[in-house]
Amino acid sequence: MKKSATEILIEKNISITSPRVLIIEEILNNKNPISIEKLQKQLEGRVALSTLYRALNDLKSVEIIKEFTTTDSITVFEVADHDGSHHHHLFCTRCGDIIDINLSKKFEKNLDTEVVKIEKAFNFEIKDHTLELLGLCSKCVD
Amino acid sequence: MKKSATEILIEKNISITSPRVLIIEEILNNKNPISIEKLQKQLEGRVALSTLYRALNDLKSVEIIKEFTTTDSITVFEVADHDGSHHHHLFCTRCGDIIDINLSKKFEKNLDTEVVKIEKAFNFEIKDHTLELLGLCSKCVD
DNA sequence: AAAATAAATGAGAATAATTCTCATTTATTT
DNA sequence: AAATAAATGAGAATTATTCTCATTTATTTT
Repeated sequence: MKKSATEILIEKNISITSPRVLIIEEILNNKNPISIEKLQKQLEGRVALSTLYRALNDLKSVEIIKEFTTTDSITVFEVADHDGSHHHHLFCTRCGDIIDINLSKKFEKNLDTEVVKIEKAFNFEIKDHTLELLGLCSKCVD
Repeated sequence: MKKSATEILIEKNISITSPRVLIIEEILNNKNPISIEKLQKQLEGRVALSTLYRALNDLKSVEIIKEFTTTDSITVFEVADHDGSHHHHLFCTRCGDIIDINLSKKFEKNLDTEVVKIEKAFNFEIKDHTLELLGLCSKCVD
């Protein structure tokens, strides 16, 4: 069911190199988005830092991965969803934890309707959206 | 109706200095979120760069302003909404334009309901949320 | 399968963004 | 108005990211 790093690279038609495979695998291994710092440590000795940055940009530009910035200004990456699906994020503003979440079908439908309104009102062509929920996780709440 | 920079500083109980006033005014002058680069140019000669960064952090920590990062990794600031109100953003992924938007009351209500579900499911205490819509503005669409 | 070509890597230098230091200035308190 | 506390400015220091280029690895051609 789940695609290997190599398969993903073939699909996007970019050449299969060891750093790219390692990086994709490392990101896939993490359930949740991973920071550059963590990636760097995990790949220490196997991928040069310059290559890490370059490869992340390459993978981003063919949309294999997505980059975003957390509320505390940390850059993180995740493997992009394929087929129409997508998900959102829940952030703990104290410990920095990030959790992937899915919204109900019904709510996503509501959201789509709202988006159409906005498109008309602002004469925009909306391609995507992200919803981020910010708060405290169970560990940090008390 | 709208508060002055000085009033805002008094309200948050931090001292009133010329750089802080200038920075808040500059951010208020922009309808939409403003980048550090733009702020820097606009305040050239009036506020030192080190002061700009420091003051932005100060203002952020008392929640006078909010910081976020655009899809193309540019850090921008806006004055925080007061009273319960809040708004969201529409991004043009080609020209980088950012527009403030408000969602319908009805939709925000739906969202709140959805948020409660997520809180329960993940045992999180959710304090805030942001919805970002990404697409092409009328100028960039063709 | 080997040779030729094209693309990607690694190491470190270069640049950009942000924070830090500390003497001086400005704001607040007494 | 004097004393104290806080913030500023200038530039140095640090951190994050990109760039350069000789070498290695992958892909294409024969």
